[in-house]
Amino acid sequence: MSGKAALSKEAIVAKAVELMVERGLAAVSLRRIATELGVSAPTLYWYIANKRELLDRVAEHLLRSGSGGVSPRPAKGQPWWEWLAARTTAMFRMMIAVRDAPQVIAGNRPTMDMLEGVDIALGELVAAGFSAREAQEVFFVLGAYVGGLALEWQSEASRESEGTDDSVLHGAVSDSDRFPFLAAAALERNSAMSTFEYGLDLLIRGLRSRHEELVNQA
Amino acid sequence: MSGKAALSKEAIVAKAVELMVERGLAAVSLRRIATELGVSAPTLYWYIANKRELLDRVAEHLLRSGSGGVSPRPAKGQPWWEWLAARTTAMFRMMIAVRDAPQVIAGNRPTMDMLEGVDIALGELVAAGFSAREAQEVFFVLGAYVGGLALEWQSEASRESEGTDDSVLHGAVSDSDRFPFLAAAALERNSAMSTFEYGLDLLIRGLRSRHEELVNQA
DNA sequence: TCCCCCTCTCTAACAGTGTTAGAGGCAGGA
DNA sequence: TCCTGCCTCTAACACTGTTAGAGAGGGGGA
Repeated sequence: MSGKAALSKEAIVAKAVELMVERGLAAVSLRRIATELGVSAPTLYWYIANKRELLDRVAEHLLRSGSGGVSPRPAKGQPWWEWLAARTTAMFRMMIAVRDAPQVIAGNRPTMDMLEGVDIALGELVAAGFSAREAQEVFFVLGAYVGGLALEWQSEASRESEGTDDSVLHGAVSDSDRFPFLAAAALERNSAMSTFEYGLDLLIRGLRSRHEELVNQA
Repeated sequence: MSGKAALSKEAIVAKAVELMVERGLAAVSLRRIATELGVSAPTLYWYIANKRELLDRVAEHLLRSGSGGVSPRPAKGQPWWEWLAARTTAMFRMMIAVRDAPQVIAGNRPTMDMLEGVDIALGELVAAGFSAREAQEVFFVLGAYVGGLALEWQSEASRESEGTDDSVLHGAVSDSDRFPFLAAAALERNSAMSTFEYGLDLLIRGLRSRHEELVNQA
């Protein structure tokens, strides 16, 4: 119970997340985690199998904290598509809030206790009229969209912060003879959030259109 | 003109791509590239600034080869959405064909001569009735979707090939009491391509719906 | 012819990475 | 007392990207 907290897998993951948020994924090294925890690097291997497992746990941690405030079911009277949009938006918010989150989370298989939430969500779409398989694909697609956009937006941001702003786009804008449409588009800079919402709107529209198709068939 | 090809930036990039395709991104190290080229590692620094620049060139190379067979404009009489879908599909095909391509390409700013193609494509959507800004966002969204799905699908594939098949899903399927909907969904395994096409269909539906909205407003 | 400069390649080294082998301290139970 | 586990350590391996600085070799000017 002194100042030195007992070492544990959770403590290690927590420190890794802390380092990632503050200094980026590149700063998350086993040696740094260890020294910050007042321990030598190989000691970590008593708790984790390897770095990959550590990063998996980190991803899990982020996902759990990201979907924290969102209710797994739609509110009373709330249409399924609004609930779905809210869920997806919450995920995206977390993704762009935590530095390098997309890279860590990409391709991370859900853990057993995460599946519970997934299953409930699937059930909602099934209740709305989708097949279980199609519902699963919907979540796959939404997840891919969120992850892809967050990844793209973030690596662009880190590139700017590193000062390596080649910024080919600036050149293109001034060259409005060669690239008239790019020049026109670049006049109005779009934020990550607005782009996200635009794409989400497209997906939801598509989903509702598909849903109507299903209902009419039945 | 002997067997030893003259060293050049292009040769280095080509070797990097070759290594990546055959052995994955992790195998692309400067030392390996150098020794395979019959040269010492620091020599590469005469041609490239650092590894990041090398990977940027690799990404450029992949993008160019990926959009190779696709015409930048729709065929005569081909509706814009079909042309857009074909373009996007070609991109996705390349992404899943080349190992680790998504990670390298993600967040890569387009080069000057790539912009030409982008500008033409934007022009097509503008001709269809979208504003330049909205057209730009459409390409952003499609790119994010393609990249995100490819990334997810690939890291899953590499996880399986490494034998680390924790496969939480298998456990969930058997546990059909706790996770009824997951169990139902997992009965029919969906391929990467079919999931991609499903999501693309959603996006195109959304886009056409949005397009009608625009036309009616005008 | 000599010399210098420029292009290119080298070796040696630095600081860092994930990871393993193996020794040892320190507790609790027999 | 001894033994057996849990936990932590140092040393080391095989890598990584990257920099400093030396030097070979050819072309052009004095």
